[in-house]
Parts: sequence; structure tokens; C-alpha cells
Amino acid sequence: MGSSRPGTQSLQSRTYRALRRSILDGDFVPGRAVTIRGIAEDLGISPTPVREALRRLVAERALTLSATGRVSVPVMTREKLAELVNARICLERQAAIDAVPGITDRVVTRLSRLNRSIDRAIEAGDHRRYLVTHRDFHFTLYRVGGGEVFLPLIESVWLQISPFLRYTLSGEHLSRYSTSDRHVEIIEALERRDATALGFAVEADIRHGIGALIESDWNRPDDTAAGANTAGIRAADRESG
Amino acid sequence: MGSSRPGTQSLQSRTYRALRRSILDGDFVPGRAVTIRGIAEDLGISPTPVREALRRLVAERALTLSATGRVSVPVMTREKLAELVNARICLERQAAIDAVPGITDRVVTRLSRLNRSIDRAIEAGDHRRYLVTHRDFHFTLYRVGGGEVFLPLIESVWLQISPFLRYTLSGEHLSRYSTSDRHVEIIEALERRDATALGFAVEADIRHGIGALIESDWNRPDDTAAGANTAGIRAADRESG
DNA sequence: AGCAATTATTTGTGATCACAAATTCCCGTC
DNA sequence: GACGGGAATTTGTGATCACAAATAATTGCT
Repeated sequence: MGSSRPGTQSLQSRTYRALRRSILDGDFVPGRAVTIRGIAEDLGISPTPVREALRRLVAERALTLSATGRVSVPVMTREKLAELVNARICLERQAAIDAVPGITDRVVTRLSRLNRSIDRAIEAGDHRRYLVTHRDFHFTLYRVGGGEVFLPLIESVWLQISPFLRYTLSGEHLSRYSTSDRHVEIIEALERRDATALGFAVEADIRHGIGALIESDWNRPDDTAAGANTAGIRAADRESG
Repeated sequence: MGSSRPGTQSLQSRTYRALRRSILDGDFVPGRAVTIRGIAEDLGISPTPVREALRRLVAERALTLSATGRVSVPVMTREKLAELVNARICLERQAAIDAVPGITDRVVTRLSRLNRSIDRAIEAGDHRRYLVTHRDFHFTLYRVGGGEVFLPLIESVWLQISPFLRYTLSGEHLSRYSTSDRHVEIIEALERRDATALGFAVEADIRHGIGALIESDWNRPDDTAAGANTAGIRAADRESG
């Protein structure tokens, strides 16, 4: 209706996608405030669609709304991290198990290929590529069992964790806590269509990956990215969800 | 900021709460369209806060957004219901187990009292009161384990299921599928602080309650409530939650 | 210089408007 | 009577504006 071309998604939707992607890719620094007008200026649009995109992210718990209406990147606490890990295990184990009946050799091959991509990203020390491929690996698996219910729930949890993954992104952590061996367990369980083993492998992968987070010192102020949160926002390139 | 009094919440927030409550209480009929201007007129406010409240509910999957931007109450499918049940079991079993360490006798007493309220609501055939007390029972339990992570996830799932609970609300179903005996199992497990038994009791309660949904004929058009969806929206009375 | 009070700026909120797309309604035709 | 097409209405979208609260900056005082 307000959209110029028929095929074009709404401005609010594209803004949401761009912000969401920035969060998942680790461009948002925990604790920093996000302003409606700031993002609107960066994107060259009016505040209206930005406001809606931000509120949507708040609804998905990716951002928090302070008492004064200020939107900011949440600050992590030990308790919250523990809860997030529990939620990930709950949801992703079930999603993986639900995927088993729909698993084909083609999917397993694709996951293996993604796993090699992850390894390459780790070797290259490419943090962003690591995050993208790692996310792709998990969601490729969960999408098989498919559903409009589990995936949004899982995405919400990932959005809540993502801003803090930056503290595991030092080259040292990246190599020490390589997740690829756990992913191999997942792939092997898939090849055998062994739902029980798959559940354990997924749980192990999650616990292992988060281990790096718990050990790191994510409570002290950030030092790597001094830029504003809005710096990394790129226009949404795809129309897909 | 636009709020008139300091203690008053934002208009958008109160609108959201009113709509959410209406959904949870079963006032929204599946499949019916919801319009921004319609609700805005009913509440005597401008479309702006209504738009944001609706989008928030869409983000929480309580409502769906069609390709043309139309907001409507989702239509249930068998597959979706199965997924929702799985999600409820996943999340609520874990939330209940996490609550065990924080359980006090006072909480157990309160749950017993709520359970009696549920029984009275069933005897009286008071559907709304049944929904309210039943919801109160579950969330009172889950709130003990606390958390800013699990509760929103569980609430999202409940919001997705709620519009379809109307099909279990006939007096016949209400008495036949009384959940109180399952709740007794939950309370007994809590008294023994038996996390494992509690998990099974919660799962049994969920499966049992949804049994009524699966057997009922929720696919054919609605006949009980001929009124508009906006009819049941009352002003948000509390500032909480 | 350090701190408190005041001013200036920024920011979120909600209303209103214009526009285009989608929906609905109505009428004519077969 | 059912179906199709076009006008009238409804609806979502995004921009702009006014306002008040909150934050930042500045001034004045000790």
C-alpha cells in the first residue's frame, strides 16, 4: 500500500531485517543505546518504520525497552545466560529430533559442506563468516522438521544471545572452542537417523559453545568496537525471511 | 514522553495489554480480520499506538500478518497444533523443573487454592473464569523458577493456542476433560520436590488438555460468537505484566 | 577545580495527512 | 440467478508535526 513497487516489501520489514541481521552478526554492542531517529537518518527514511522495526525486535527480546522508552542492547547476566542455554537445549534438541524423519542424504551432505565452511572460517580467523556459517548449519537442520512454531522461538533465543558472542570471537577462543568436532557428532547421528544420539549431540554442542562465553570476561566494558551500533547496518539484500 | 501522567504507561503498551488479554481470554475468533482503525475507534485513540500493539502481537505470533499487511487471528492446522503441543511440553516441563529449587510451602498452598478455583469454575460452567484460573495456575508455577527468558517464550506459545481453546469450552468438554486431576499430580510432585515426577505430570497435563482440542471440530466455521473480535476488548486495568 | 542548578538539545509518543493498494459493494450482462 | 467488471470505500504505510519527558550541555556558585 505504501510500498512503491508491488514486489517490494514494506520499509518497516526491510528495516527490521537489516537490524536483525546486524544483531545476529554481532554488530551491536551490549549496553549501547539505540535511537529511532539515529537509525532513521542512517537509513535515510522517516522515524515511523524504524520505530516499528525496533519494537518488533523488542517483542522478540532482541532489544530491551527501558522504563523511559529508550531502546538498548540488553546487558547479559549470569542467570540470564544460564536460562538462555537451557532454552536453547530444550528447543533445539526437540527441533533436531523432529527433523530426523525428514532427513535426506542431500541434507546431510549440505550440512557436511557447511561444517567445512565453518572450519575454514575458523582457520581464516573470519569471525563474521564463522557466525554466519555456524548459524546456517544449525538452522538448516532445524528447518527440516520445519515449522512455524519452533523456528521463531529458537530465533528469539539466538537473537538474545548473539550480542554477547562477540566476547568469544577472539582468535584464541575461536580456535580453542572449535565447534566442528561436535558438529561431526551431529552429522554422524543424522547419518544413522539416530534421534537419541542426535539430541545428546545437539545438547553437547550448545553447552560446549557456550562454555567459551561463561569463561570470558563479558562483564567489563567493550574495547574492540568503539563505533556506534548503527555503523554496521546494511540494507536488507534479500526478500526472504 | 507523550504520556500525560508520570505513572501512566504508554498508550501503545496499554493497548497491547488489552488486546493480549482479550486473546488469552478467548475473545478473538480464529480467521477473523483485525483492523487498525477499527480497534482505534473502539478505544477512542489514534491508529498509531494500535498499529504498534498489533505488530507486537504479530511478532509474538499471537496474530498473523498477511501478504497484504492485513492482521488476522491465525487459523489452526493439525501440524501447527502438534508443534505447539511439543513446544509447550519442552518449555513448560523445563520451566517447572527449574522452579523446584524455589518451591516453598506457601507456593504449594497457593497452587492448591488455585486448583480449587479451577474446579469451581468448571462446576459453574464459567468458561472465562476457567481460562483465567487455569492460566494463573500454570504461570504461578513457572514464575517461581523466574526468568526473563522462559516466561516470554511460554507466553508466546499460549498466545498462539488461546484462540482455539474456545472449541474446548463447551460444557461437555469442560467437564469431561477436567484438568484438575492432572494438576493434583503436579501438586503432589511439588510437595515431594520431585523434579522428575513433576516433569511427567506437566507433560501429562498438557497432552491431556490438548486432547480435547484435537478431538473437537475446530476446523468448521465458528457459531458461538457472532460478534466482532473487537467486542471483548476492555481497557487494561493493571499496569503489571 | 568540583558540583549543583539551569538551559538547550535530543528523543519517544501520539495525532494527522496523503497516497496507493486492496477490499467491498453495486450494477450490468449472460 | 450466477458471474464478472468497475466505482466507492476501507485499509495499511510512511512522512510530518507538536508536545512533553529525559538526557546532555552549560553556566554559575562555592
